[in-house]
Amino acid sequence: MRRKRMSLLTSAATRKMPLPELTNRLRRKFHKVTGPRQAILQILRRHHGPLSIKEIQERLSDDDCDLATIYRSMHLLEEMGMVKRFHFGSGGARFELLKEGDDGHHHHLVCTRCAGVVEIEECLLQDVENHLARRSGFKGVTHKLEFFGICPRCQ
Amino acid sequence: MRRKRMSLLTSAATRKMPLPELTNRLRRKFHKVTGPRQAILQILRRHHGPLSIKEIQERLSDDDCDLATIYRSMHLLEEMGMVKRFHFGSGGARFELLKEGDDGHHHHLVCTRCAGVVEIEECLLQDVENHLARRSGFKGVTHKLEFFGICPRCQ
DNA sequence: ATCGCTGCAAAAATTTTGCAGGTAA
DNA sequence: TTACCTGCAAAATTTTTGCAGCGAT
Repeated sequence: MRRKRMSLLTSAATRKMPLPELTNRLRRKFHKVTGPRQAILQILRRHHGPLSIKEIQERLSDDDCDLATIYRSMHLLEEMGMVKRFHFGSGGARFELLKEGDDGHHHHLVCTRCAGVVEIEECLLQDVENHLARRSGFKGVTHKLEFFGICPRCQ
Repeated sequence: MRRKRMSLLTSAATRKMPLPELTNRLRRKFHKVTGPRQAILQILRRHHGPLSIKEIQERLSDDDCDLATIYRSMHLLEEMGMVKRFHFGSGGARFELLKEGDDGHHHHLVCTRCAGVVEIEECLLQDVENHLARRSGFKGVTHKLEFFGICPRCQ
């Protein structure tokens, strides 16, 4: 997963998991497959890149579910390891579906105009983490890295 | 500033600017040097690492100034380029004093237990930015990078 | 003396929680 | 049937704003 040659990842590779695969993950952990949860998973599944709570709400057909339910669902999905929470500077958290077994460690190139996202597959910072840990005495060093810029369409 | 050999920066190198130097920067731009602003600058000046709004408030002697004034001051100082705003995942923004002329581009190694911070002077990602820009067509590519771990004292 | 700054209070924005009723399994 | 889930409303957070009066220059 790490130490790869630089490459950008297309959306198809990580998204478009079938819905039943997702709901089965719920069932396996004895959570219920309800309307709101299916609707939210559909939205995450179909969208490329992390979505904010508001963006999810806007995409739900007129009040498929309550805002509180979205928050509760995102907490559940995060705790189950089905989504990963990101923070792109200011604004609330954003959530992105994770494939089963994926720890979600990857980075984004985010357009500061339209919030469009390109995913970056590889992570080059393993060596840097090790070096930092050695030099600073910290244990369990991890990192968060996001790139920002203006995408071709917005230029 | 960039492309340096890896090194950790001690606090002394970036903080401890004399207070008059800071207030003069306000005066030069025709802002007033008031009690709250001096108190806030003192706190930022004396503390190593970015502080949250709440941490600033706690350090102010019993209601040296109103919470709204802290928010307004941080906006002003940020707009003037005197502080830089950071986001370490969840929780509110954090602010760190900047030397005159410093664009504030640097990273941190943050202890997830005590929130202690080690600054990381160099930035290794210039090449990565260039590569990403070329490959993705994005312009003006920048990045945010923070490291997390458990510091020696908290282990 | 002037205009900017401040405290206070209210509002706005975001996230969490309690509770009674509904629903998946 | 039963435990979990949901909507609704209220509360808790965090940040912003309006306004009248004070204070740095």
